[in-house]
Amino acid sequence: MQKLKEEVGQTIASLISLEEEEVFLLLEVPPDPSLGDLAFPCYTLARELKKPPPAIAVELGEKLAGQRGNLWEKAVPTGPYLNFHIDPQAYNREIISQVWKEGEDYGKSNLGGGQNVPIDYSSPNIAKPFGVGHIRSTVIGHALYLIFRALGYNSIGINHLGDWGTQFGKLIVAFKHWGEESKLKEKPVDYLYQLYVQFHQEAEKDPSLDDEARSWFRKLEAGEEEAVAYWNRFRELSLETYESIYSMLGIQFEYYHGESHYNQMLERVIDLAREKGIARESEGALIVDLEAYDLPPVMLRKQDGATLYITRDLAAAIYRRERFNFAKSLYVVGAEQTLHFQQLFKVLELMGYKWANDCVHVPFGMIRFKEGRMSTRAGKIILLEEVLQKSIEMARDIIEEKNPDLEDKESAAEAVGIGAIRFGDLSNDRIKNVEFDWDKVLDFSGETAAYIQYAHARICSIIRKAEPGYLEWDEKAISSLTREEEVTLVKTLALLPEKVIASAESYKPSILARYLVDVAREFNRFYHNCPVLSSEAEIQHGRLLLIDATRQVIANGLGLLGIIAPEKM
RNA sequence: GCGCCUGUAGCUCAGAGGAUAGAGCACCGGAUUCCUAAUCCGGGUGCCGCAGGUUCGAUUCCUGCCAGGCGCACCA
Repeated sequence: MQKLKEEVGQTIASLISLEEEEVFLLLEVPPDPSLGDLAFPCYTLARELKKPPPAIAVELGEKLAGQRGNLWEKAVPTGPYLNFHIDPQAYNREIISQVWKEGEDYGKSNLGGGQNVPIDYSSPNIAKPFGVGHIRSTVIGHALYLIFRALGYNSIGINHLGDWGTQFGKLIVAFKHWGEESKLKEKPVDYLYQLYVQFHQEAEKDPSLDDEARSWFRKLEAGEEEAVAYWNRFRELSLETYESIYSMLGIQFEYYHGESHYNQMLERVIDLAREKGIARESEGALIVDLEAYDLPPVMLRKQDGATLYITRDLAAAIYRRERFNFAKSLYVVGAEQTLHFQQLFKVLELMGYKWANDCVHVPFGMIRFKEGRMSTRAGKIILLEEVLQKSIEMARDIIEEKNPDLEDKESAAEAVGIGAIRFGDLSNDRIKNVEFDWDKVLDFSGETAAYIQYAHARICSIIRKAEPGYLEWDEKAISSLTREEEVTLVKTLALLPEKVIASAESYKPSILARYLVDVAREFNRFYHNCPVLSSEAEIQHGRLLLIDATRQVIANGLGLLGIIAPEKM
């Protein structure tokens, strides 16, 4: 599509007063394919030429009458537009050969030139269970990680564990009051979570528990042995549990740098804020006043001397810059923290860091129950593990029903079950809230991962049955692809590279996810109307090359979303 | 009270200023001597939350209002 645009842009620019660049930006895809494949709207020229747009379109059309380009065969004026129609033969050859040559690299590029892009994602809070709420950061962040990597950036996955803060004081208090060793050993995260919930229940009745918790956190910050020992133990036990979930999801991080990792740097941050004259004492606490920027003040240190979340985030931001010299620094964190990040970036700017502009909060909506929000404290939460298990189970049942002879049902069930959960979180605009509903989570029909995976599996099935050697390049075979379904499929395949770029630029994997549904849909239309194996040799060969390119696009695209494309299901 | 986000078909959502606003689900009907029917084909629905404004042109941008969600110094 890029090549076609460039070619058409050049052609038009040579006829009128606009620069190639300007024309390029005006070009658009007509709403109905029968109108053409690329349109040049003539509105902008109307004023300058003092002629109605349709007249301009006709004029341009006359100048191009009988002409053709490498990829287009005619230019037809329609109303205020000049519509270019591709030359299907040339276009098929161009696109299919590109996919065929680039293979796994189709869709990739080197826009990033190897620059570092640290991505802060997943970042669960230690000692709290991994709920479905956390899956959003994990899945969206990981997709962005893969997408940026594909564009030549050096993505750096950072799991900014919530392993510091007052909640540890609470846990220590709860464990000292009500904890049992044996239960902790058995199911550490579940049990710590129980204690956490219990703490909040008890603290309702007895507010002195909160003071006790704050005091323990202070001891922790002061490095007192007993507090540190508890902390360390809770942290290690929780990490083990998280890692099992990550391995289930196929996710790794370059660094597990939790909040505690920045403890040594906090004094430096505070000193710097003072030196810059932006921090001041207020009611015994140290704050940065942001009133001039219409933002609430930021607290760097509490009355009791303990630091806060944002102090550690400042340190982390500076650390990332100094260590990675990033082109961009991404934070895949819920939209409820938007204000926090506005404050964070503003303080960095006031500290004199120009790179504050390269820090990006990538927000997403929350997962809620119909009745209201999920709450870790109140124990109203659904565990990610449970969701994954149920989803895999559902996939297993469907496989048993649809394809009982499949050899490796388990790996297919995992690919489909986990893919469904991931895709569910990736396919809609991330900013929207999601209502948690088991029926929807476990529904594999319609625009879902299974739909795309099924198309992939069908292609693989056909290819397995084809004679060997039929995937050799053959221009004549490609020339036989003239049916509407074939041409439309090729046009869809051509879009992968720009969809990957659009996903990265907007930090929205949903663009890529939606596109893959389109690819699968176009393939299914083709599949039902164009037999492959039973066609005569040349057409068969051409169609095999076409579906293999389709297979490649689906595999590459799902790969960038962290979803497995099974060969059989 | 102030700020941010969201508002499109019965439901869930696509649509990043342009041609008659599109999918999935749900509902009804059809397709399997043929490469996996987890598929495909057909059937209809919209004051694009409301009111102004900018523009040749607004679902898209701006302002106000309404509704829902989320935030707003000693949590993260």
